[in-house]
Amino acid sequence: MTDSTLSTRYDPKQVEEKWYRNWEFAGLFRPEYRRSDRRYCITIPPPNVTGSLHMGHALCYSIQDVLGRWKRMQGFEVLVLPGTDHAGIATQKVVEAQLKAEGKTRFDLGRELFVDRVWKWKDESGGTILKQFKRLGFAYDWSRERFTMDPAYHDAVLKVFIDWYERGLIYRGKRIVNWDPGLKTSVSDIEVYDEVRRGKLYHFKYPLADGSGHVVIATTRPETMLADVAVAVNPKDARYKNLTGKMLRLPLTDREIPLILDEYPDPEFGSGAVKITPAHDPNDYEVGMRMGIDINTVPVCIDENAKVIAEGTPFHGLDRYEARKRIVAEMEAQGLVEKIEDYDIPLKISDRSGQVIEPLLSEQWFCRMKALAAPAIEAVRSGNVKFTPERYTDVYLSWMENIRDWCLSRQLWWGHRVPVYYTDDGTAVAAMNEREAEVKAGKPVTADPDVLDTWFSSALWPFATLGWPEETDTLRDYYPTNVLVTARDIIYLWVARMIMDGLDQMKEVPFRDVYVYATVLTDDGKRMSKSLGTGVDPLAYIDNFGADAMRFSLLVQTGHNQEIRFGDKRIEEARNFCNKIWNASRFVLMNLEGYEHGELTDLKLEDKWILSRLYGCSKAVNDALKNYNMMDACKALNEFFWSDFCDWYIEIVKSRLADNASRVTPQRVLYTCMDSFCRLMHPFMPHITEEIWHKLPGVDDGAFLDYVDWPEAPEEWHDSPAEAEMAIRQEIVRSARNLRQEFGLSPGLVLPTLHVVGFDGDTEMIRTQARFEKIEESTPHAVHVSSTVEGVDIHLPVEGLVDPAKELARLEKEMTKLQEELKPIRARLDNPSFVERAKPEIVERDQQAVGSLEAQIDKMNTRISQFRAM
RNA sequence: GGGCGGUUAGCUCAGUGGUAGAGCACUUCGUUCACACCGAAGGGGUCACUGGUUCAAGUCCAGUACCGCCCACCA
Repeated sequence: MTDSTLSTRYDPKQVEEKWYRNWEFAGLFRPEYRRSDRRYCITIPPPNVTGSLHMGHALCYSIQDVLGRWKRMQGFEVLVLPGTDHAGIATQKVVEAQLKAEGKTRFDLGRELFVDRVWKWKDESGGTILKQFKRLGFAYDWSRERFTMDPAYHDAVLKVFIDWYERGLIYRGKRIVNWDPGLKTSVSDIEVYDEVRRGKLYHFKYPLADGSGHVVIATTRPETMLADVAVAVNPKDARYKNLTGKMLRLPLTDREIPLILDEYPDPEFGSGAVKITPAHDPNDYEVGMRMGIDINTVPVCIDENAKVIAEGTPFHGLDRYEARKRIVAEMEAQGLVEKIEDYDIPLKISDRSGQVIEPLLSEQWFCRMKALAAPAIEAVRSGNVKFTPERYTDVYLSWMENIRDWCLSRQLWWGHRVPVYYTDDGTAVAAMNEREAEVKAGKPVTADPDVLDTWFSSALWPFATLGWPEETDTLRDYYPTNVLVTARDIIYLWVARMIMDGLDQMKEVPFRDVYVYATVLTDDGKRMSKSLGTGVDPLAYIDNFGADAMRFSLLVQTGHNQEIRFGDKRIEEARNFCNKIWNASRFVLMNLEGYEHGELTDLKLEDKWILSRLYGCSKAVNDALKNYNMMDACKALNEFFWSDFCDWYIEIVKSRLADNASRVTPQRVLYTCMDSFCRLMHPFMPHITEEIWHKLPGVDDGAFLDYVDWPEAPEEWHDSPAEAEMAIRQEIVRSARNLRQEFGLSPGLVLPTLHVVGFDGDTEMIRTQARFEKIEESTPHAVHVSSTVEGVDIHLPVEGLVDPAKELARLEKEMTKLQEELKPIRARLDNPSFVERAKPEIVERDQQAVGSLEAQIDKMNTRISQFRAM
């Protein structure tokens, strides 16, 4: 091993490529690599097949990789199953955009050709995100990769739909839906977001039919007035007492509409009178239902293209916004506009297209959720599914307890087609395919044109990926899975539905734990988003800093918090840590010449100490991972390696390593630490640890860290008394270094004598680390400066170096500090109820503290008077 | 309007009742052959505010302010 020729900088590029290739080639990621009865399974959240890697992915999937690798090292048979989601709207949009560039629409191609084209796109360009995952080193079983539109998966989707349909859980109904006029489909409530835009509030006069005056109504959407069926006022609103029941003439039409009473209008708002348009507003729909109007004959004035339907009027066929202008102009011309105000209009925007949602009355498929939700609520209440952090339990429960029916159908072409078929007389049957439907119906059928909401199929992910509805070995072995790692914004959209579907179809929860990780924000706390220009590309960071640094920089910030910030500084820190690991391992390897395995015997204090620290580190990492707290694990690893191992242990044993006679034990301890650290660190930084570990003498080329045991420390390493013994020596060293620095004595210089009084242990480590030729247990006669730590006095002769006035100032500052420290403790002890009621060990601790502080103050007084005398 | 978080060093954050912590940044010193992507030492905090519980509160309770997110509503 001639590592002195190796760069002092860790170069991740070639290391990462090499090991990923080796791992894949060896088949490490497949559970078949090593069978066990103890199984662990994660079916990763399938990213959109159109997606590309962003920081949120990098974090989410790194966490799952850590968990998978950790469990493997603990002897589990691990399956981490990857895959992609067909993402109905997103994918359809990609291909529609391509067509647009060719000057075509999907309607030019027709349904069949269009769907073919999407498949072609998917096969050629889809799923690049999974290739990007490999750059991060994820140990997922690629041989079991699934897609939510795989044929078997498709069957699973239809089976669930048909089951629910036959159980009466799925029904067809005419409802107000969020219509996306750009994509020409309905979208669910959770696929739209709210945005306030500057607009106008129009106050219109609706004349009374008897000519006795008018009622003023306010609207932000004048074009919908063509489908008004009433004007409503609150029964408590005294202004309209005399008008109730009267008819109004609906302007621009030849219709008359009633003035009705309903709780919905808020008397405080505007005139207190609201126009009611059941076909184009969800609240108005509710009012309409209460009025008892027939939903099948309710007037409609806007179509699926967001164009106005009003045959025989000049507005017919106009775009909604154009129609708005013309209608306002016409109302003005007729003197029916009372006023027009500037107004901030709350709008619903389609998450997928950015179009303003048009609430439309339409026929859709719905699923009754109450019955499905009940067991899913119980599963979480009873702790059968546990959320981490716990606070998300309430988020989940409050949504589930107020669950509404789910609009399942989408007017798209890309997706799982609703498996319902109609006969010519309108009878509907649900079936796996057209032939089966014809058999069921006994006559020819036509298929429903709609497809299912993408989340309908995602909800089956934890069992459909494992082979359901076939009773495969995989399904039996791995369901229920162990954990779902996800972002908080899809707790409703996805997590809740998986729990419902799993319980309903499998009679068992889909996973025991749900870990909700933090949102990744930019360095200055902004949301990362391509459209805002605040997105950052993980691949660029991987190129510059390495995958291990990328992973670590995110994981070290990820505990039970709800957001983390990522920026250059963060990944530089992680990169520096990688480099530190690299260089420390170079040092260790250089010092393992002639290394032979053997018992750890003749352990000196520092050896026992570092082994105890190593045990503490492995325990901390394990505990942290059990709690899904990556941050604690990363910090424990960082502290152990950098502070304990590098800054202290390596420095202390350098002298022992220089001598052939004394090097055997420190060599073995170095080896043990390096070997164990590689294991403990491996789930977080898989590449660099594998590289270093394989350089350790005696490591089998064909072995891999994923399948070596998690380090188990022998009992005698646990919380060794060496920890306390080292701690005091470290304090003494620190204090001596402090004195040296105060008096301008170069840290590199070896000084003749350090006087240490009141310490009766071995001082060798103090001598070498504080850089002295010898330690004497006496107070020097010559001029010296002193310090006291943990009851131990240290004196540094400084003949000729010290300016008495300056030293006096320093001592007096120290004195003030000591007295400040003493004050509150003494005050506590003077309080009888403290002495009486506090735990005895606390009182005792305070008493000891007072004793030691007083002793220090005495010494300080002596020193001060000595310097006064000079 | 309802809910969930947050407010601790210049910055980013740990800290589940007992002497306020880490990393970065900063100051000073240092290239002694693992590492300057490094080492050593140091300075720096009324723990948002107000009350309460307690011998003891950053920590528990109540309220206030500000920030973030989620849900609902908004003619």
